[in-house]
Order: sequence, then structure tokens, then C-alpha cells
Amino acid sequence: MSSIREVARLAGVSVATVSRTLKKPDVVSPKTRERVLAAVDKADYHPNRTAIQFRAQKTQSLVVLVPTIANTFYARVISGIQQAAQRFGYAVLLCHTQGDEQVEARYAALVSARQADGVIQLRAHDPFPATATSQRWPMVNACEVLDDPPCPSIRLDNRTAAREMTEHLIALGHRHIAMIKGPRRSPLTRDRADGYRDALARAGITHNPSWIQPGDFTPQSGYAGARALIERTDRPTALFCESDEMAIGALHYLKHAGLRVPHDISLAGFDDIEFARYCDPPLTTISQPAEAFGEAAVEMLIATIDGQEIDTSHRTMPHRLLIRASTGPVG
Amino acid sequence: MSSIREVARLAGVSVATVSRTLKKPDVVSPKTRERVLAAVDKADYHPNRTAIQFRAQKTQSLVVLVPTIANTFYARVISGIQQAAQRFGYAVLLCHTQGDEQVEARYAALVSARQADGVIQLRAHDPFPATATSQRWPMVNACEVLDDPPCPSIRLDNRTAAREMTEHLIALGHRHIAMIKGPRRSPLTRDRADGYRDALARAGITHNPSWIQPGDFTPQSGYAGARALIERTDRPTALFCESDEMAIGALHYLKHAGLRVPHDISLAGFDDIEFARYCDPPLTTISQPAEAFGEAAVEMLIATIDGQEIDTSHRTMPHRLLIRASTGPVG
DNA sequence: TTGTAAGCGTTATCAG
DNA sequence: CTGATAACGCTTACAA
Repeated sequence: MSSIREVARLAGVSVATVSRTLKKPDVVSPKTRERVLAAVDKADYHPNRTAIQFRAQKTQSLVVLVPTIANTFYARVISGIQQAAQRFGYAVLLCHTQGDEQVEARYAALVSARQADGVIQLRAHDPFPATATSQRWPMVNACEVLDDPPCPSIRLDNRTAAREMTEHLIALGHRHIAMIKGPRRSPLTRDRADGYRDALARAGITHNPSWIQPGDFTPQSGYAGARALIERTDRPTALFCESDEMAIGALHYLKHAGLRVPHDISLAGFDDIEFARYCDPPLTTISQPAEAFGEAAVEMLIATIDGQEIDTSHRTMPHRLLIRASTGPVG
Repeated sequence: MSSIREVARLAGVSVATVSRTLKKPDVVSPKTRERVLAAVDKADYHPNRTAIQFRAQKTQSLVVLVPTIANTFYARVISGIQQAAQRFGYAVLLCHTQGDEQVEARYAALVSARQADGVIQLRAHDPFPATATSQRWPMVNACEVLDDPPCPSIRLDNRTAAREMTEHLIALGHRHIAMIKGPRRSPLTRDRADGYRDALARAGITHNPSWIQPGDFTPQSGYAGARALIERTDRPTALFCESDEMAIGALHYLKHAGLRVPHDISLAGFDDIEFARYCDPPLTTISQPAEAFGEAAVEMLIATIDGQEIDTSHRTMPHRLLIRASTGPVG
């Protein structure tokens, strides 16, 4: 708990000298340096970071707004954020918002209150109030991205990815392809649904809107969506879920209903979470570079904070169609 | 970016009055209050939290040391921490340490540097240097707990839980029960192995040490452990994994090897992660109140920070044996 | 009810 | 090379 004063007193120098010894050791004489360092040790001195931040008007910390940490995809993104932040000497304030706009606003306010230097928002919503007076704070939007974000963004080409997956199913002979979507208002979900429709249109397949089930990315909603689709008389031969978690829930229902995957019905997911390959059968899915999302977000945010120019202020990360055993030829 | 001074200037009052208006509005006259509030609005004033923290010598934030966020069990614990912290008005600094002691020490130092008021350590290791001079900082140890922690702790009765699971298998007629353990040096892993041996001993079953496989809680290690056990000539009839993630990996191998669960071999996990019930067959496991772990940790830490007395400085959370379909009578 | 001013710990500036 | 001092933004005695 000793402050720089205590060290100065012990070393018989001024506080300025102590500060200098610690920041630019080469500017003080070796003799002084030695005495100061000894005093630092003796006093068990740890510079007060709050004071340093206050003085520097800079906190070296970032706020991360994450809708659910319990989703393993976000867990990977956060892991990437952590790693990169660490590399740049930034701390990460993790804020679990459950997608609640009030909560997001409250946490984003940590930046306006200068407890953090910037925000990474992982959802398609601007957490700052839209008043004309308020200035823009450093922010990056990643993963679920606004259509026209007021800041740099990092996204996937969701439309193309979903189209590729649907084309994969069509190539297997499927004509009756259902989809379990994410939340209605999400641009990401809309893009994936668009890609699905693109593929159908290109193949000349009439799109049946009642084969799109809403979901919320949880296994439970996948289970419920699959049930709703299977209980119909015009049952699809393939099911494309907008997340692996939903696909896992759907798979559970399909087995429950006595259907064999992929023999009776093909199943596809999105994200390539770790458990996707441990499913029975292993899940065909779209892999996303989750950790890279986090790293890119940190890099772009810090560049913004430092006021540097960013050449590509909107980045698109690569995806990959991963064909495993849950999709097969139409039976 | 305007400070309290700017507001004071706009309102034509002193900075003290502005401060008072915001902290204890009832102590200023209605007229002044009105003027100040208008000025706050006009200036788009946000109190500088760094300055407040500096002045108060209190940051209202907590450091959380988590070995891997990618494990869904920890994700739930963190979620509980978040919720509780929010309730108490604390921010959470999430630190992903990968179990690296250097990294842990560096993050724990945020407390000695007074950037945070306390630490929650989710691993069995003291992140503070053991020098005699250094004082103790507020800390709580949860989940994976030291045998003799220098701070309040929250744990599971791992030994009893593992004994109960093993007894469940014995009650099903199993005599050849193997185990896939966690990392060698972890007290938690040792306790679970002890509980397993306790049950065997009580049932008069000779314990075969070569039926204990080491693992590291990942699905990969579960897969490898299961393979090592199944490739033996004296194959076990039941397999108890110290985590669901390992059980999921093991299940994958068992199916790969053509074994039916539980007909040919019973399989049990630990933790009850969300995917446990979506396995095929759904996993028999031990459920832990993960979110409650996090909440309790925050409560105890804040009590420590506030210097309150804590009646039970070591808490044991309840577990529950969850019998699902992956365990069955010996075939 | 309001204003003045000290002080939290650190660093940068300016003299010496 | 070193020391004195102001300043960062805020709160709180204390005085008026």
C-alpha cells in the first residue's frame, strides 16, 4: 500500500526521481537507481494503476459486450480477444449482456465514463445513445454486425456461406430443404436465410416459406424447430440450422422421432463448435475463424483508439464448408 | 469529454455544488439543482470514473482468473459471476490464463496495483507471490480449490460425488470400472479418484490402478483415454470420466470402436454441461450448480473487500447424481 | 445552501 | 542528473 512518496523517503530522493527510475532508468545515475530500486523492494511498492490511468487519461482496457458467454462460439471469440488484448497490454472488461439493450448501454457507458478506452460489440446493435450531442467513442462491431455500422466491423460473408451449404445439400439431390433460423431481427440471420433462398432460386427450386422455422441459437429451439418440421405431412429431406447448437438440439429430436441421420434426413449446422465433430453423426457445418474474429476486433479497436488510419475498416473473415457425416444423398 | 468544471461554469456554480447535485440531490436547492442538471445535459457530462476511483481508492471491479473459457462449465461459472457482480455494481475483469502461473501472477497483480479490488481464482493455485513482505489481497478460491486455501473458498464435495457415481455403477452390477482422470496435480482430480476408490473398497472390489487413465478435461483426452482402455484385453464394463467433455470424447471413441453404450459399456461424466443431455445416449453425470458457484464467489469476495466477517469462510456447494441413459446394467 | 481548498498518486515541465 | 511543483477530475471537510 505504500506510495511513491514512501519509496522516495526511503531512498532519500524526490518522488520525481523514483518515477524516472521506474520509467526511464537510463536517465538517472546508477547510484541513485540502485538506491531507489532497493527502496522499491523494501516498501513492496506497486505503482497505483488507477492513479496512472487517471493521470494519463487512458485506461488500457477494453469493454467487450457479449450476448451469451455460454455459447461456445462466443467463448472462442472471447478467447481470441483476450489473447490479442494481452499482447497489446490491454485488460478486458467482459460484459455479459444477454442481448439486453439497457445492459449494453450501461456497459458501453464505461467508455464515456472513461473507465475503458473502447468497446467491442458482438451483437448487431449500437450500444451508444443516438443523441446528436454525444460524440462517438472508439468501437468495433464483430460477429453479429449492423448493416451499416458507425464503426469498423468484422463479419462473415453469411449469405455466401449459407448459399454454399444449401448448394451442398442440393448437390446431394435434396429438393425439400428446411431451415431453422436465428432471431428475426438479426441481419446475420437474414443474410443466412437470403443465401439459402439464393441457392434454391439458382437451382430452380420453389421456396416454401413454411419450411423456415424461427429459433434463437439454443439447442432447445433447435429441438422445437425440428419437431415442428417433422410433424408436418410434407416432411423435408434436409434440415439446415443456422447454428451448431440448434443442430445438436434438432439431432436429438430427429433421433427421438426415430429418424436416421443422414439416411432419412440430412442435417447441417453453422459455426463448427467443438462438439460438432463429436456428434453422432459428426455435423456438416460452416467453420468460422472465431479466435481470429476476436483478434481482428482488438487490433482494429486499438488502431481506432490510437487514432491511426485503418485501410480496411470493414473486414470479412473467411469461412469454410466442412462436410462431415450428417449430410448425405437423398434417400 | 467535459469535466465537472465545465458543468460548473455553465451552471454558474462551484464544482462542489455540481458534485453534490449528482450525489445527494436533496442537499441542494431545487433551483440550483435544476440549473446544474440542465448544464449536465448541455455539456453531455459523464463523471470520469477513473477520477472517482482514484479519489475513492476503490475501483469497484474484480479480477477473475479462469483457466479456459472454452469449457462450458467455466462459461456458466463466469456467467454467475457476471450476474452477481452486476448486482453489486462491480465490473468484471476477465482473465484467461490457460492455467499458466506467470499469466495468473500478472493478472493478480492488477489487485496489488489497485486496478481491481479483489480476485476470484478458479484454479488450485495461489496467484500471489509468497514473499513474506507482501500483504494478502482480497481473494476467493472457487471450483478447483487449494487444499488449504489462504482465503475463503467454494468447492464441491468431489470425493463424495465421485463415490456416489461409482456406487451407482456398482449397483448396476459393474465390477470392472475404469476412470479417466483430470490433470495429475489437481486436488479436485485427486479427490474424485479417492471417491472412486472409496466406493470400490466399500464394495470389496479390488482396485486396478492401470484402469485409471490420465486426461486433461478435453474431449480429445477422453477419446485417447477410452481408446487406451478399450484396446486392452481386460476391457472394463464401465467408464467414469471426471468431466463431461472427456466423456463426450470417450463416447465418440466407443462408438467408433463399435461398442454400444450402455449395452456393451456404461459411461458416466461429471459437470452436467448443457450438451450432456444432448448426447446419444444422454449422459449420466454429476450436476454442479455452476452459476451458484460464481455468485457465491462474488458474494464472499465482496464481503472480504468490505471487511465484513464471513461466518462460513469455506462453503461446499451441493451436487446431484443425474442418472440418464448412458449407464445401465452390466451386459 | 453554497463556495473554497486540500488531497488522492503519478508524471511532465521547468529550474537548478 | 535531480528536485520542486502543477496538473489530471473528483469529493469532502470546513468555512461562510
